[in-house]
Amino acid sequence: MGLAKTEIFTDLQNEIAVIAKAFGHPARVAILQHLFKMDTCVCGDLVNEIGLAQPTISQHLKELKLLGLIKGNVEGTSVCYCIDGENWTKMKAIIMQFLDQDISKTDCC
Amino acid sequence: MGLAKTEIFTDLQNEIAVIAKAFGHPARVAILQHLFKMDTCVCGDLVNEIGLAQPTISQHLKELKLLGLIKGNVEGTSVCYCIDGENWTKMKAIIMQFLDQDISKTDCC
DNA sequence: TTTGTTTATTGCAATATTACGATTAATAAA
DNA sequence: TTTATTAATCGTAATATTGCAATAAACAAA
Repeated sequence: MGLAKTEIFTDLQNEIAVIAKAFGHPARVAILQHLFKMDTCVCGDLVNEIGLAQPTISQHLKELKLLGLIKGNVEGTSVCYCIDGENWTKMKAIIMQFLDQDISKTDCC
Repeated sequence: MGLAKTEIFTDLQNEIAVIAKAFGHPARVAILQHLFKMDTCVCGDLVNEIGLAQPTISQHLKELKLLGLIKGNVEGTSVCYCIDGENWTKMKAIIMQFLDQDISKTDCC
């Protein structure tokens, strides 16, 4: 039905999924990479860097902000975005822990 | 339009997004966790463990298999799934590298 | 105030995803 | 062969996502 049955999963499972979903679109990956690469905070030139229309970028930024991965700061008419270091570290840890499970056992298939 | 403009992004950006998308649903997270937890390969009891219908689980398994994260082995009437260790390690590395960018700079927002 | 610049929001179309009932396919067992 | 068991596939409904044109909102500068 296009709607995930979140209630049958653990909080952690849902949390991992929500975070992963944020990384699940190349535009958002590109935005995050760009915010990392730049020393200074980039603002709306993301629209120029990435080849998507301004409303589309704005929408992706909104999602990332809502999740807490980035922060936005109004500076005059433009908005300066950057990684939210604290939250990034937290979410990184959650994903890393999930990815870092042991596969010591020899493949059984 | 519901369709990502993959052609304007780098291969790596698209790759990260595709892998992350696989983790972007709690059912697939649960399946992977279960396959890791079990010493032996679990098969269709994933349907019982997770509270989703058999066709739904089968569909999620298909996605994970298509991406290469898991392997399936027919054993009589049932199918035995397990993590594809080699691919898992590869994809883990890709995601880890993406997550592990430095946020040494003080927040600018 | 008017004008320009930048970003957010709205509304909508196209496509994707999720979920499952019904069915099929494949194999094992009787 | 018939029957049971298990998993895949098909078809479909409901919802989500992506993208953008048009517009609005917010602010700076003239």
